[in-house]
Amino acid sequence: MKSRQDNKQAARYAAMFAAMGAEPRLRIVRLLLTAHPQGLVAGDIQDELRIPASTLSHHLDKLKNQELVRVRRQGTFLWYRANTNALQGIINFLYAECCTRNKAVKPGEMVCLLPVTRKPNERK
Amino acid sequence: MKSRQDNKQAARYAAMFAAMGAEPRLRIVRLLLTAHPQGLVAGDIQDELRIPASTLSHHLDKLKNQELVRVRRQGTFLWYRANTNALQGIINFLYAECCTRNKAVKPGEMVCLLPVTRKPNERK
DNA sequence: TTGGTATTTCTAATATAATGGAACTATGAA
DNA sequence: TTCATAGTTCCATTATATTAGAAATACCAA
Repeated sequence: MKSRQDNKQAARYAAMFAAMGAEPRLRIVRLLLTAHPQGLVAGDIQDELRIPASTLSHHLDKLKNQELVRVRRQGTFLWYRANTNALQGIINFLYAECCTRNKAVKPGEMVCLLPVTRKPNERK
Repeated sequence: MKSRQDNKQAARYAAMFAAMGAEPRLRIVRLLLTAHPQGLVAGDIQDELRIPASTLSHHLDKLKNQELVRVRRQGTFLWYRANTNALQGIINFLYAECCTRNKAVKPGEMVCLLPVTRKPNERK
């Protein structure tokens, strides 16, 4: 029994995977994670990854559209930062698909710690 | 200090994300997970997802290239199954990127069990 | 063999993505 | 204002992905 929900969810996560599915963008996300939580100014990303400004801007836009990064202006600078909640969401999705939906895979054969970021004032 | 290793890894995972980053393919993976570990015959996937045979075949090929699915022939049927180890690899990659590389997100706030499947007779 | 079913490959059309120079906008400082 | 800097948007080009009908292949049964 496949719900319409599932299909919407598939579309949503497919779009997120697609956003991560390009080398320059995955590099951007990684770079932002190394600078987390402060993030980086667009120009710094450009210098680090050697991408022309307009190309970089397009990539950042795609990541932004999928909410994988967030941006905040400070004066003439735009600070980009990874949205770790979105990344956590992807992990949760994969975990759920692999291990909940499917009855054949029994939990407990391997254990690893999966931290979730939760800001102090965030409510479930 | 960014190593050549990191770049190769980025390329590898970007390709895997790209493979998951198309709605029909993500649906295929999900469907295969619901039928895990037996998997499904190509024709059954076709019937379930209403995709023309040749289109489906291309999608399966892409998933296969990234080792997200495995295939095994039985007579005239081809049985496709999800490669849960590869999916586990993606989870591990994201986990490492989010929580190891980056010093800001501290592990331990949430724990969940993450099983790995390996069938007794499965060939590498 | 012949025939039938399952699936892939061939081929080609169409659609979407990636790239980057040039022009534009936003901001702050002099 | 005017200028300089940061970054985006506009535009066009090229590259890659998606789609699917038709032809080919693989396998098995009769």
